[in-house]
Amino acid sequence: MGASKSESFSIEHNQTAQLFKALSHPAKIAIIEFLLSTDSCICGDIVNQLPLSQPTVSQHLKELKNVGLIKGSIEGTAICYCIDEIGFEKISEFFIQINNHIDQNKIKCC
Amino acid sequence: MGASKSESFSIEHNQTAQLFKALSHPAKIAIIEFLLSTDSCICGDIVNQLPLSQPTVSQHLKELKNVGLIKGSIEGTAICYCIDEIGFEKISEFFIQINNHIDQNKIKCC
DNA sequence: AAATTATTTTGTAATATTGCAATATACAAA
DNA sequence: TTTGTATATTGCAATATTACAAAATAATTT
Repeated sequence: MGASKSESFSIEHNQTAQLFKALSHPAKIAIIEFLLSTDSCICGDIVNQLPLSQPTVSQHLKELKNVGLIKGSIEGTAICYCIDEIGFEKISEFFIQINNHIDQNKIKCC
Repeated sequence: MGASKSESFSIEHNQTAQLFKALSHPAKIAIIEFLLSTDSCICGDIVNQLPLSQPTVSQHLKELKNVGLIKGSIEGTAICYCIDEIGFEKISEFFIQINNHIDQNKIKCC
C-alpha cells in the first residue's frame, strides 16, 4: 500500500494537518515572511524574491490561498497578495490548546 | 528536475518549514492531541488510539521527536512519550510575528 | 538461557510533492 | 488586432512521504 490513510482520521485533524502542510516548505515560509515584511505585495515581486521559476511560485501561492493563509485581489493586470488572517486564526486555536497544557504544568513524565 | 530546492533557502526558513512538516499529517496531529489529553503516554497506548500499524506509528513518533515536538523516556520495557515544549516554543516565535503584523493593521491591500 | 513484551529498523510498494518547460489565459497598450 | 506583460494551468520527470510486513533490538519474566 502506501500514502496517507487520511480517511481514517477526523475532519478536524485533517484540516489542521492541511494548514501545517501548506507551511511545510521553505519557499512557502519565505513567501509568508515576505508578505509580512512589505506592504506592496504584487505577485511579480514574490517571484523575483524567490529562487524558483514563475510557475513554481504560482503553484505555492495557489496552495497557500486554498487553505486560507493568503488572499489575492486583481489590480489591473497584476495580482496583489497578502496575509489572510482567517487561516492563521485557525492555526492559533491549535496552539492555544498546546499553551494551555504547558501552562497548566500537566506534563509530568519524561 | 524536481523535489525541494531547500539549499536555496535560509536555514531559518528550512527549520521553520521542518517543524510544520512534522505536523502536516493527521496521524501526527492525532498523536499530539492524544498526548495533550492524557497523563499516561505509553507508546503502546498511542498505537491503540490510531488506525495505523505499530511500525507506522513508531515512524511518526520518531519524526515528531527529531524536530523536538515530543520527547520520550524509557520506563522498563515501555517508552513514555510526551509533549516537548521546546519545539512548540520555536513555532510560537513564528506566530508572534504573524500576530504582531495582524495587530498592527499593516494589511492594507486585498 | 529461553520466552515474552515493547519498540525500532529495514526493505519495498504505493502515492504525493516539487519544480519547470511549454502552453494558456487575461488584460492593456500600441 | 497585434504585441506585450502578468499570472495560471498542464504534463511530466525527479524525489519524498506513507504504510506495513518482516526482521532486529532491548529489557523483563520465567
